[in-house]
Amino acid sequence: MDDRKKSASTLKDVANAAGVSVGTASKVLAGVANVSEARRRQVSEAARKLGYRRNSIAAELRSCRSMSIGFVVPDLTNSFFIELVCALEDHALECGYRLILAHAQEDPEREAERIRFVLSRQVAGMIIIPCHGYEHAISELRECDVPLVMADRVDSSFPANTVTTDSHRAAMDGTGHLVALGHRRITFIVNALDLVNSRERAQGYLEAMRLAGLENHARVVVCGMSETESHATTLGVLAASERPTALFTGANVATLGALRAIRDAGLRLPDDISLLSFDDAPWMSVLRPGISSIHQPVEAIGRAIWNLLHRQLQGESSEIVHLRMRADLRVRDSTGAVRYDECREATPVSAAPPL
Amino acid sequence: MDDRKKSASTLKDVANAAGVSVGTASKVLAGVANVSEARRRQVSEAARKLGYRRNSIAAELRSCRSMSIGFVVPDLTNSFFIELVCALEDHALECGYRLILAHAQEDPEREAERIRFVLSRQVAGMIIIPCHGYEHAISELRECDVPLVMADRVDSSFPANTVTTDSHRAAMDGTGHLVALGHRRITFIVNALDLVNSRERAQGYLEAMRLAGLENHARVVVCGMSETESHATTLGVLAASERPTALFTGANVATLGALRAIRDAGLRLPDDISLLSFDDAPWMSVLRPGISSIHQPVEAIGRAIWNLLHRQLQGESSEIVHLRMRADLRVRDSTGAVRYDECREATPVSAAPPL
DNA sequence: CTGTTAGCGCATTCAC
DNA sequence: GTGAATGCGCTAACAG
Repeated sequence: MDDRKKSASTLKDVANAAGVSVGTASKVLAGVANVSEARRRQVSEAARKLGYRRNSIAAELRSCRSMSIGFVVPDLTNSFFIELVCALEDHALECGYRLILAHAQEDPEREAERIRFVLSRQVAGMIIIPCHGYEHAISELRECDVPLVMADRVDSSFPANTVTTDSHRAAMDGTGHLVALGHRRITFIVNALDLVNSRERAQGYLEAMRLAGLENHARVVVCGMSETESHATTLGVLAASERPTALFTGANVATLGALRAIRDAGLRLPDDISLLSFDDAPWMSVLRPGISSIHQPVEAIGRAIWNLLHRQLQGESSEIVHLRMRADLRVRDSTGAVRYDECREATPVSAAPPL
Repeated sequence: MDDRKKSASTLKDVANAAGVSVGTASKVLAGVANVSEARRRQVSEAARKLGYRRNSIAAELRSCRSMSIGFVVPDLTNSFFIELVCALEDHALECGYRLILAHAQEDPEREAERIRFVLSRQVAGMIIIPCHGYEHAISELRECDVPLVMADRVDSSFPANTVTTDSHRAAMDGTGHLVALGHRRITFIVNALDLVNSRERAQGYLEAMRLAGLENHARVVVCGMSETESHATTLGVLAASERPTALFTGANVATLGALRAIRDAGLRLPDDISLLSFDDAPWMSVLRPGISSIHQPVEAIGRAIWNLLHRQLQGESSEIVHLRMRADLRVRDSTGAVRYDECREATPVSAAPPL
């Protein structure tokens, strides 16, 4: 039962109306040469009059070539990903490609479904930022040889091109900043440790703490993927007997939850507690106190992803590359020197490990 | 030159491997009845082994039916739209549809291109939140009878289903709140007046000012679509001789810019100046002071949009409906009572117009 | 230059 | 139940 849309004129309609063959009509509508100016005009005119719109589904099917790129994003709520979307859209557009956005909402099952969906639309290439482990994603991609770039939440052991931020180093930098401010009891609040980059961040934090001789004060708290959870978790952290003098949140959602908790606990930034956020966002620099944060080089990451993908799209080099970008620390007002009394309290006489 | 992907097994391959006809294979893969259990198993097994993935481009072309909905969004930076995306995605998924997101980035030209793109992908329906005037959008949709719902930046004169927030009323409520706090010099900062809803917001503000007898103090300032512009504009407003005691920003970007300006001007919220934001965002309630805002009922709007669209998808009723939702005021800390000295200064003896 | 033709991968009759 | 056959709308040879 072919119950398709009423009409929606087709190429044949246009050809008929213009008194030419479909082949000719196809050519002029595709902008290919080898058509006389007269016929060109006839066809364009007919197309305009009929309100012709190319059925690119059919065109792609026939030509076995698609100009769309699937982009699977884990969380549109995170401004880092949004900025990446914008950057990639621009690059893709410049090369004549279109982005097909697929939102996984931090849900591995949905992510698998999204990947399947995008793939079934015969995209020319894929960009994936996986949620949780990337096993789901990878298993969805089995024996599929579309050009692929994975980003952000992957590591160099991944068997495809990857672009990531050096989270380990960034977390060390961030921790170092807090330590330099005199903080000892620094708690790292992370959404989930099965996110590769979150894990790296936590490890970077731990290493920096160790290097500062503060392993006894190191504390990593896992708070889940939602703001509600991270809020509750942070509230717990703040209520503990030896409250930390600084919080280092491992990602955007955690920052939101932590800030709300700090507010609810009646604490002031940075006087009562310092906060450093991994992941920057526009609003962080707009209020007072501004939130100190670690800013990932979105532009560079986007460009790198696109370059890697484009190279494959062009059929050049299939050598696997792992790019690692450097994030920078943006010190604002939410991180301050520890207060003397806190400091005392925070440095048990017993614990003073070497280095 | 058919240079398509190496292989990517097709239905025919599966049928061959299973020793059945494509017709049969198609049926079992589509889950249609009338296939013996034995063959069903053979086919599924073959498909699994070959890593078969349906080419939905081909399927849609053949069946003249698509299960995707195009959603054209003006600005992914705005959390209101993001939340709408999430809500709509859920609703669509529930009904077996998939959303194809198209980002217009507040650029009418790009919007037109996005609409064309989505349409050429033969979507079953469209949801559009236009940028600037909706003429671009509408002209792109000419003689196209896909089910359509327009939202947010449209008015009831639009010849299609619409779902909007009662911006006029919401702006009146917001202005009323500020007036009740004793403010007189309230400036409304709006991105652009060619956005239908922004215009309504400005008008609501103006009417409320008039009703309060404050038309002499009413001032609408247009600040452009970027944070940079709104920042600069607000800085100008704050530097003026008779600085307003309250700012009412007409949308998210404007709020961001205004906040940065307030910060740069060294003013404190709400002591030195009050700020009310049209459009809520998660971060607004997380810091101190929390930003008072007007919150649109995203969930309800999303549901309404989907219902309207789904009704058309089902072929029911083609009667045009205009739904209008009510926003609510979320008073937080950024709006406070005007200080006495400011108040005096703000009420010229001469001006006390009737009602 | 232009028209004719043969499919792209699949869903769907329609005989058997 | 099952298989063969027929296009969906379009592009890309190919022959004229």
